[in-house]
Amino acid sequence: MKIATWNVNSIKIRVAHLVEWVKETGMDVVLLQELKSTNDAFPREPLEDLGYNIALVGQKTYNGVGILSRYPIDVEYQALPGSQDDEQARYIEAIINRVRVCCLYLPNGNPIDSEKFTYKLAWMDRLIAHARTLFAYEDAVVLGGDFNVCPTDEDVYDPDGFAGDALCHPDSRARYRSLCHVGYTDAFRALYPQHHAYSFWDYQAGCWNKDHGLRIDHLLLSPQAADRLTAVGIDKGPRGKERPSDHTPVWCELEER
DNA sequence: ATGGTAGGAAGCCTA
Repeated sequence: MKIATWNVNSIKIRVAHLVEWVKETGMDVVLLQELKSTNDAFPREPLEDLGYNIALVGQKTYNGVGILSRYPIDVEYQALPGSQDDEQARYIEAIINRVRVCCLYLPNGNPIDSEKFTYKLAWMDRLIAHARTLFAYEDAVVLGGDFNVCPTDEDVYDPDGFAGDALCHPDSRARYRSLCHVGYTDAFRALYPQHHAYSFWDYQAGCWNKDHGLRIDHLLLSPQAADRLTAVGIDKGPRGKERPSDHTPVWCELEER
């Protein structure tokens, strides 16, 4: 079972890239972030024609998450539990082929002296709490998405320059570690412990050409999922295309059980 | 070199 996460930065602009990529890779499940689309405006047909089921939590202009799956999708949550009044479309969770798949778009949090950063940290606290609840079920769980956190200095091209950024801030990293310490495994790091690799390159200042990137898109696995991990990758192909997203897909493969 | 680019919406905000 091949599962990917990809922040597409507008599904309307990127649908052709997405169609091409899933054809090329035969991905079974794709977690999507930054759709920037309402559910009604989502271009379903080209993906349904390829045999994908689609579950969406869309929103106009900003955010928006969704799941594509060759298997049936049983939606469990359409918002991250723990807040009554979170208006931002950043979370969808479903059971797919007996795996609990959680698609998240964690708040960016910049600038750090604003309410955006406190919102990010509070959102991470809710995520940790929910991840603990899920952990206790002892199911295969995949927490995947745009975490907007570089876990360590190995995951950013300029650690000193980003030291005060919300993506590398000690408070963001501490919460990311707490999430892992619940018992989740970073799929990429599990198989590539020493590897510099990025999943995001800013559009500005020629970052892509200079390989000035950050690794902020992650797949975190519960023990029951991690035990089935056979392969993981960051596919830089889509980032090099014409009019790309600023993120590229991260994927993993779980052995069928 | 304190900018730069991209997307969506409306004449700025988010990333």
